[in-house]
Amino acid sequence: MSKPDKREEIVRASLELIAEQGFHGAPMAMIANRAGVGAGTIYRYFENKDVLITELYRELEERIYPAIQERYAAEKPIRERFLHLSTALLQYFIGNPLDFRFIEQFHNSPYGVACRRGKLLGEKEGCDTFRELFEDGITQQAMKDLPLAILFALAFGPILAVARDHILGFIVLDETMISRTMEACWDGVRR
Amino acid sequence: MSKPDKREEIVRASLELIAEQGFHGAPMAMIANRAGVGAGTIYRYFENKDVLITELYRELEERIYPAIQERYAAEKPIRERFLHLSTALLQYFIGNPLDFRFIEQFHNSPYGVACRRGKLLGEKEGCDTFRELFEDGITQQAMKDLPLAILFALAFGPILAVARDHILGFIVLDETMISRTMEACWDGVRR
DNA sequence: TAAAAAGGAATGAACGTTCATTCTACTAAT
DNA sequence: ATTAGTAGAATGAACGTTCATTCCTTTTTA
Repeated sequence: MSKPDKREEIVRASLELIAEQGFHGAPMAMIANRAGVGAGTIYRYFENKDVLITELYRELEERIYPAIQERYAAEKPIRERFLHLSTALLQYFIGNPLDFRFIEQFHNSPYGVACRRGKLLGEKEGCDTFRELFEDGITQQAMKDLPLAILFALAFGPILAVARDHILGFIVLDETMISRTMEACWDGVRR
Repeated sequence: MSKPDKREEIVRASLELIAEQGFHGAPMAMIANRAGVGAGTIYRYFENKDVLITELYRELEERIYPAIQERYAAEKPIRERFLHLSTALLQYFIGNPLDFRFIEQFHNSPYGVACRRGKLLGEKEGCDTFRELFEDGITQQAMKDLPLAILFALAFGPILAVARDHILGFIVLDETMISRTMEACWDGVRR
């Protein structure tokens, strides 16, 4: 097993365990065990558990942004751009349930608040595409003239909720149901 | 201090600590300390920590349901009923931030999944008012003909998100902003 | 004064982290 | 080509801490 392999195994094992069992159900010993490495080895790659978790979150973000921006056309009408981005995001979550579960856990933890703070008040690249879309939407009078945070809530709130329900098996979202749900989200934000 | 007082103090202290610091930041010793009782005393009222937490959640539910149903008129039009209920819910959360923070923590924990499962698939009274409203809304063709879980997501998703943003201080929701936000939610679910 | 309630030190399990040791792969010397 | 030496990666038992829970003593109540 080559050097970067171990790091990768540790990250993968952490994602699996935390997504499936929550932070409580993922002690370092268990992560080490599932990764097939010694407990001490983790500390050769990550200073401590916090750093491991924060790093994992960062890596997930970097997988998501390109995924939703694929085939995104910034010159199309607001409505199409919104439906493209939000549908792509929901589909990413459905296609990568471990990523979704981990991100949810992360957001609802002490780590998450600092992160939210940065996202809403600060610079933080990545969500920029959504922010630009909403700012354009307001300027072009295609969307309701509400504070950005509220538009985010109207769009992301339902997306996260249906993704959770689907992944936990409470509902089944097929292609057309996804599309109808995202149309409903658009009704929420559109003027 | 009379007998039921101690129990009440324990529940209050648990709510405060868990809402402010999360489950991690609320060890039994600290709860006992803030409640002004001995650590062992808690176990005279609650079998263990799980029972304490579950019981606390149950009590919060019982405070919320009456609060949102006050002055609710089941014979009014769907739109008015929806705006009444959702506005009342958001206002309850804003007025009782500790309750809100605790409920959020609870939902995003092992406890929460079982609870969700019961809410969506099962009988469980309490959310009945919302369920009836949505079923009426679909029948009367005032709301989109989507699965109940998705209508719930479209309505509650944004409510929870804006409540969180307000309580964490990212936005300020005054009377009119609340009203405009709930109108936007209605646009999401209405036909 | 007997019984119930309250208190808080004691207990043991679980956890994150450390560190002395072992293993591995590569280089230098013969 | 073989051996000896070395650096750093990997290991996992051991440590100290934290926490829920228990248990025995003290206080209050009836």
